[in-house]
Amino acid sequence: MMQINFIPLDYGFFDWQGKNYIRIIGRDDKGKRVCIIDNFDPFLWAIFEKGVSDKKIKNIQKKIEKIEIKLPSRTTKVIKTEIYNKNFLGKSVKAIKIFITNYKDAHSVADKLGFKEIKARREYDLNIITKYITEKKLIPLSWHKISGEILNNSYEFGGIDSVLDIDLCIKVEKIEKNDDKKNEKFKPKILAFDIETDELELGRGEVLMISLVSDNFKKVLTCKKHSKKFNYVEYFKTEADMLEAFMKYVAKLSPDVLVGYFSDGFDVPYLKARAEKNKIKLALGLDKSQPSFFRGRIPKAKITGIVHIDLFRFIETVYSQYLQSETLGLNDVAYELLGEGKNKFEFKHSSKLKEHEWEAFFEYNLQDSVLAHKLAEKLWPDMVEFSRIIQEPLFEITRSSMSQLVEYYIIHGLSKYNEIAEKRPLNDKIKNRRQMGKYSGAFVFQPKPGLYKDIVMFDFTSMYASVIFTYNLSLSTFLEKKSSNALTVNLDKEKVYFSKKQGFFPLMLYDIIEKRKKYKKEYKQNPNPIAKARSNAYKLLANASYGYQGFFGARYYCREAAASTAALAKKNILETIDKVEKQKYKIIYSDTDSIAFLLGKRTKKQILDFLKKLNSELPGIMELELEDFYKRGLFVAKRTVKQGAKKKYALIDEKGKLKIRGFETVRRDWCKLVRNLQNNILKRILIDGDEKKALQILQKTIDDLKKRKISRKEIIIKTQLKKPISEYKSRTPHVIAAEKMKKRGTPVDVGMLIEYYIAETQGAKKLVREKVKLPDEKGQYNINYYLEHQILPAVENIFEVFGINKEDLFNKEQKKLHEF
DNA sequence: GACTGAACTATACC
DNA sequence: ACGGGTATAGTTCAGTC
Repeated sequence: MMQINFIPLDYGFFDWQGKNYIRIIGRDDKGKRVCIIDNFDPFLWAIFEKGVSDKKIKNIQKKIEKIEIKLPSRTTKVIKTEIYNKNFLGKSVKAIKIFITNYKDAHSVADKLGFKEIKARREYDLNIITKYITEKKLIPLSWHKISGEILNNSYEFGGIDSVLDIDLCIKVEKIEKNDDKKNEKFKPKILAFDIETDELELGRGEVLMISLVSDNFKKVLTCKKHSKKFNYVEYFKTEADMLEAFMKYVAKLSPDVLVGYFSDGFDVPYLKARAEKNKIKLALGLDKSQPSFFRGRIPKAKITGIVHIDLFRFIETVYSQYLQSETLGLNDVAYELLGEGKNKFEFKHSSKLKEHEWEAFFEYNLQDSVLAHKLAEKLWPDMVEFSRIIQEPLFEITRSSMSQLVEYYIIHGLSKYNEIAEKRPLNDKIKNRRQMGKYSGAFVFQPKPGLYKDIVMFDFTSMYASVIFTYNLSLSTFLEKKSSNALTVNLDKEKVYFSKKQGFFPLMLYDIIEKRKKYKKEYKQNPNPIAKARSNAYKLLANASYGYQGFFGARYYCREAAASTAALAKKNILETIDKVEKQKYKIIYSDTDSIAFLLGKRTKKQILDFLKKLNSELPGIMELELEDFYKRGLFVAKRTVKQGAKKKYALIDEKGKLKIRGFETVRRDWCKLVRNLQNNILKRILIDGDEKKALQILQKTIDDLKKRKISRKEIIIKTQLKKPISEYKSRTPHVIAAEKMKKRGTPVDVGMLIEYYIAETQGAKKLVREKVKLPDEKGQYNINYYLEHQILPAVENIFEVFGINKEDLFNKEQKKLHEF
């Protein structure tokens, strides 16, 4: 027997003699790589109808215990069964826990439970690792004390310990939390990698080079050119040799995590395809296994024993909403998060590269890994906190959608409520749910165009989450019929009812909100990455929970709860607006959970007192907070009709910081020229309230445009291709540009940002698409188009606020313009 | 062929 | 298919005269 301190990183399972075992790889506190093997009897539940007699239950139990699934390769048997009083969707039920030898056949076992006394079968559709963690509480990335027997070249489990490249292998006897090490940081060995190829299609061309970056380690492996200039470049005669060296380095460096950027979608599958071509195995796993791929929108590439993280996927779901970069490509994201981008390099087919270009190529390849490595270190606290809070392995956390993250959080929290998990909806159910129309959502106040001074902004903290808890809105509290003491919610066309008996989902949200508050406060008192990551993780979970209940793919989908959440949030904000107005404040704007009004002659102290009073009158845990005071704010009219535009405004706070929403400035599908111009105009107007200076800026740009002084870069329009070209019903400019690209042989993929500009053309071309040219296509920009369709729409409504109309801006002589 | 409203499309806000 | 609804706005498309 032996005891170690252990931190779990990678979870997997295997079969041995027809039975499932769980294999977890992690580190001990001395940095040794450890594998622990745990016995686990997976199970599913059968829930009995109400009022089934004990005798009948015993009878069924006996029949269930005899169930066998016979397959050519294995026979799955019921190990044992146990009867429990459980909860299912908030109601107490009698249920039978059915332990089976092989979880792969859980579905088949469930199919054999067609007794009329059994009303539901559950938890056969969870993955075995999720189940294991909920049962044994071996929380990812948390320290545990593991006791057990050391396996040393034993034949147990088919000699797994000798196959794995590890320092120690333990057969688990006991798992305990290790609270002494609760706050001890774990520094992982991170290895970043990136490949370069001639072709983008998987496996079509050779891998030209592979870069590897870790702490104090930099390498570029290549099978193409010797480099005298860089000592980090290592040359191999063949692609196969290079791939072998890559595996050798990964094994030697022994990383806990291997990170790439879009490596699920490109690098790993490409490497595997090339290995196959070369008739070698891409043996990256600690057991020399090849990466395995799991189905999904983008396949998930798993490497045994090493956590492969595709940073792009984690950033896409968890970080993108906080980023303002135009794309989620490595360059843009790295610039924003690290202040450093990719190297510039002009791609050519490798056969056409000159000596010095190869050198630039090596550097380019290395830099990608450098960035991936830095990003991984920066995002590590976030990944860890998500993994700990949601209790799923890093591999899953970094690849899950928001709804999956919420769902995992729920599932791992169910044991506290003695709940059996609801099943995943089947295809026909999903279809039905998707066919349901939309329900009414948030309230948005129609602003009056104008430049306002001294603005107060209040907003509700985690509004929807606090509504869900306050009113107890969830699937398990939803009532089909009205009952005494139920809450009635008026929706668009119907009334729906919710029980007042506390539901587990709203309670979980209460916990999330409280923890979010706690860690936010902790971060304010002592700013550190961990508190920030924690607070952020809880904030995200709180925000996503409302969408989760309205999401057709959710286990705990409840349209009525989602619609009621929106309706009650709306009711509360309208009532609050009413109270603000009753105090003679002038409301200027409101969107979903925020209210903006004029300070007027009141003091800040009065505002804060008023806020306190409002809070004392709010129901449940709903809470209004001061978002900020703003010095000035600009609201404009819509282009079509003469009324204020919603979701479009610019504010400046007392420190001079701008908050611009909805304007073309923040839209990536407008050209840089217009975005910068509008931004400068807004800045001038907000900083000193002077529209005349702003007008001069505009005039200068118009002059430059007319004199053709504007660079090509400035007038490029970028629009995302959201589906395959053939699926477009409307042939819009960006579709035409995409077609042009395809014609010339540039790869065009769904999701790409298509770049083009509008050029002067011969003859009377009416449609915009007839003037589309690609960025490097010869031509002159179309002055009239950029004037009428880009600059004018972006500035017209701003100047209109000051009584300067379109004619004043464009049609009058320049002299007149200077008079303003 | 010019005009007009609807449809399609992309993107933002919260 | 992989959170929800609300909102603006440009361009094309299809119908009218």
